[in-house]
Amino acid sequence: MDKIITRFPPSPTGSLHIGNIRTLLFNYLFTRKNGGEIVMRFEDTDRERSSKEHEQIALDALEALGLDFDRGPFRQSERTEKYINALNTLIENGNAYEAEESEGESGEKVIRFKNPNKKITFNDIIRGEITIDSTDFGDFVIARSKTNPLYHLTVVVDDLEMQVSHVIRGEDHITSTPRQILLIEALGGEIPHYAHLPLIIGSDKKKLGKRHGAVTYQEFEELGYIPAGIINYLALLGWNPGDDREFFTKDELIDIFSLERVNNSPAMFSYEKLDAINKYHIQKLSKEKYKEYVITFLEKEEKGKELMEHSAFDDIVDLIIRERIHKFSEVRTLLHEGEFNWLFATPKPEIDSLLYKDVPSETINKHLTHIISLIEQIADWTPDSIKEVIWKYASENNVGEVLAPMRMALTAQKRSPDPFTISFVLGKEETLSRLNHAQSLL
RNA sequence: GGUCCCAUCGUCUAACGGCUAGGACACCAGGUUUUCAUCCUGGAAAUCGGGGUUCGAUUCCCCGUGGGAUCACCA
Repeated sequence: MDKIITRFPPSPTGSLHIGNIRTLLFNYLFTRKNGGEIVMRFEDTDRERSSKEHEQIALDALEALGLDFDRGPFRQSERTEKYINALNTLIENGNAYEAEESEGESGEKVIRFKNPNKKITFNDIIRGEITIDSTDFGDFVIARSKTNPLYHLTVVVDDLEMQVSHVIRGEDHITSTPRQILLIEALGGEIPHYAHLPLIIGSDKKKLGKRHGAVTYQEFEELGYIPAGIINYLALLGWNPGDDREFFTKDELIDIFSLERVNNSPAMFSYEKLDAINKYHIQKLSKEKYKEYVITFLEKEEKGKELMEHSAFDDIVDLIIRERIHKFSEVRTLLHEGEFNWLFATPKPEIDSLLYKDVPSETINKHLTHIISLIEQIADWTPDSIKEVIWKYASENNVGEVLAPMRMALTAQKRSPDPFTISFVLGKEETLSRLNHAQSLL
């Protein structure tokens, strides 16, 4: 057992959960770091709840996240013969027997494993030695009938046949590990290495689930978190590099990951921290890629389309959106909260709002007049040159007294981006028109 | 309840048995170019309790307490 082989074994009974993804990620990092092989397999022995749709959703998520595997995907529902063979072997050797009548399959009998009732000890890579007395769970059921195997049997048969060397999974599997070890022993197989990861919990300290908000990959995707951000954040839940670094790409993680640095207490999921890490990664996106993401979140609504079609859209993205959001769904929030209202409609500022503190309106009027003449002279229409010219004038007088009325004249909004960016986006003509209008009110 | 796992700021976490227990997120205050945002600086904030072992415990051991997982013909 020198080659490292791990497995991705989701059961396609729902969308890929963030906890599953973290487990998959740790399997992935460990395997890629050590030059091993990853086997993908769907554990769909529960035919009632499994579906092909869920399989595809899981595969799509893995692909989006860049978590590739080397073999598979296999489907347990297509491997029944192997399980039946194992079942027969167990029965022949006296390790299993037919017991009471099956609930699910009338006329059939369930198969129980003959428990030797002994203490099982295994060495967990993360937690050390764990001992559990198998007497606790008696002769457990391993198949609904001679032809319908259950989870513990299928896992063991597959792991053995696929030569899985490391079973890396959630802490919730610790207590079922002894059953699987018993089955492996009865089948004459080699016991793999085990590593049980700490659980991801919600704010109520319970295993993360639907009641905690977004938990599936698709939900995170819809919120505008990107793969690089999700992977970076998830890697930090239960693992750390041993120093103060916090931002990593997937490749960097592969380089420094080790199961030895996985810790053993549960980690609470924090959307705030995810936001911070995601922000870092979306900032690193190229202009083009960033714009693509913004567009996918904008194009679903009327106002969003209008924004997209604006001639200065590229600059709006770079200058206004980029520094303000943590995840792309927030562009819609900006839109709904009126961040761009000044762009869609000519503002109608109240006279009072144009005034600044108790500065007399004559002074404000003088400033606006001067700003107008300065702007008329600007040949090179860029945010920087607008800023340079206006800022010079403002700082020679009173910064607030010049800039605040200018911003109100252009937007009539209490909150907005700075007046230089706004002027630039609006264009020289529109800027002058709005300034003239405001000036005429005073 | 039985069994098993776990225990450092609110949260994620660091600290060969040895500096004033470090960093990040969030929070608060101040500053930068008016508002929002960004950015910068600073601040508050933790070793669950009790016993041991030791010259010295966050760290090792025991007990307690607390939290969690699991006890299916689900996976």
